[in-house]
Amino acid sequence: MINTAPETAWIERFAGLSRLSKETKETLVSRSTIIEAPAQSLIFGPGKSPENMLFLLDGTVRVQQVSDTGREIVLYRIHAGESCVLTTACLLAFEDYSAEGIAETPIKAAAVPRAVFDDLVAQSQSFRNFVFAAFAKRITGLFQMIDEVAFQRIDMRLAQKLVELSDGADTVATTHQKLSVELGTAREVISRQLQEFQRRGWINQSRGRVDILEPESLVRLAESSA
Amino acid sequence: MINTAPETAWIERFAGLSRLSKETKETLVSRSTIIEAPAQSLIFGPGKSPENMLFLLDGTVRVQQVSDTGREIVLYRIHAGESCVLTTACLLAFEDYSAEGIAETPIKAAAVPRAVFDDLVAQSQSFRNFVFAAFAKRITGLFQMIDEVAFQRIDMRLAQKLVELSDGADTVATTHQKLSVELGTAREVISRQLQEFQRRGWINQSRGRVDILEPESLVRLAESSA
DNA sequence: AAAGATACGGTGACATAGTCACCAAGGACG
DNA sequence: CGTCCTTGGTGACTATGTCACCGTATCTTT
Repeated sequence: MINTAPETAWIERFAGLSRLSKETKETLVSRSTIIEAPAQSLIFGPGKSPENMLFLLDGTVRVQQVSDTGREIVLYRIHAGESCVLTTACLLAFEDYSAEGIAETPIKAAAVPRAVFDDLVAQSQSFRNFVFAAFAKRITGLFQMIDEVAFQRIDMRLAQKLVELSDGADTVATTHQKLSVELGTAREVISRQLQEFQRRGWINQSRGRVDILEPESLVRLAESSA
Repeated sequence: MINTAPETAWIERFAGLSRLSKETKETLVSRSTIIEAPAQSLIFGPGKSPENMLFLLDGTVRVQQVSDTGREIVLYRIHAGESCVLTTACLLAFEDYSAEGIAETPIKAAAVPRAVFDDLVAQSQSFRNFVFAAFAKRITGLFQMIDEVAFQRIDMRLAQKLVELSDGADTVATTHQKLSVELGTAREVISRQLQEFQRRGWINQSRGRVDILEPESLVRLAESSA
C-alpha cells in the first residue's frame, strides 16, 4: 500500500459520520492516513492482520471465506462510504480467522489506528452509533445469508445474484466459477442453472458474460417463494 | 418477567468484566435490574424488541432463525456468564430482524438500560474491550457456521452436535426434530443418519433419547474431513 | 505464426441431501 | 377405553453436489 498526502474532505462521504462534532471530525482526519492498494490485493486474511480500521473511500473490498474443503463463499462486500470496523475488530480480537478481504478494484481508504478508534468511541456518541450501526448491519446480513445458504433454492439465489450484479444493466461480466463462489456452490451447478435460464429465453450466455434478456422473469423468480 | 431485589455479586461471574474499575462496576450494578424469566419464554423476537442489554446470570438462551419457508436453524446460544450485546445492539438498531431468543431453562439476567450501556462504553476502556470481544466472538462463530452449513457433510455435523450436546455424558435427551433444527436440516435426514449410526453400533435410539455407545467413533467422524 | 498452457464451460454418472405423502407406535388425557 | 398428539419410520422422488473427463477459446511464449 502507498501512503499519500493527507486529505480532509473524505468524512463528508460517510453519511453516518456527518453528525460528528467538528472536533471529532478533526481528530479523525488529522490522525488517519490515506492509503491506496491495487485491485486484487489482499487487504487482510489468514496471516495478515490489519493494524488499522479502514474507512473505504473508493472501490470495493470483497470479504470471503475459504473452507478447508477448498470451496469458497463470498460473505459480503465493503463499498465506498462504508467502514470495515466489524471485520477489523474481529480480526484484532482473534487471530484464528479464516476470512479474507480482497480489493475488487483499486481502492483508497482512510486508515485509523486502533488507539484513535478507541478514543473516538469513548468521546463521541455519534461515532458510537456509527460503529454499532455498522456492526448491526453486518450481523443482520449474516443472519440473512445463513438463511439463504441453508434454506433457499439455488435457482432463486442465482436469479437474485444476477439481478444484483447486473444492477440494471443488461449484461453481467463474470464467469460460472465466480458465480459459484458468490453463492457457495459448485461451478457445474451454476452452468446447469444458467443453461436452464437460457433455455427459457431469460438470458444469453457467452464466454465470461451473461446477457440478461428478461430481467422481469429473473426478478419474479428471485422474489418467488421468498 | 419478574423484577427481584438488587444483587451485587453478579459482576464477578463475568470473566470479561473483572478488569473494570470499581466505579464502573458500581455503576453497572446500581443501574441495572435483575430479571427472571421461565423456561421456554421468548426473550426477544419479531415484534418483541428488548429494551435492555442483558447479562445472563443463570440459564441459557437459544437464538434461532425462522425462515419464511417455515424451517428453522439454531444460530447460537448465550450461556450464563455471557452477554447478549450483539443481538441486542442489532435489534435496537434494526427493527426488521428475523431471529428470536428463547429461554431454554429458567433464566436470571442483569438488565442494563441502553443509556447506561452507552455511558459505560464511553467511560471504560475495559468495558469496550468486553463488548468488542463479545461481538468478535459472535462474528467468527457466524462465519464458522456459514462454512458448516454451506460445505460440511451432514453426518459429520450431526456427529459433532451429538458430541457437543452429550458433553461427556452417555446420553442425549432430544428428539430428531430438535436435532434437525440444530443443524438446519430436515427431520427425515436426521432419522436416517441416526439409523446409520445405530447400524454401526455407535449409538442406541429410544423415543426422545440417543444413547452414545462409542463416543470415540463419533468424535473421529466429527473431526474427519474437517 | 505455431505451440503450448490455461481458463472456461459442457456433460454423464453417481452420491448426498431435502421434499412429500404417508404410516405406525407411544404416551397423555378425557 | 378411545382420541389426540408427538415421535419416528419409510418409499419415491427431486434438487444439489461430486467426480472425471472433454472440447474450445484465449493468452503466452517462442
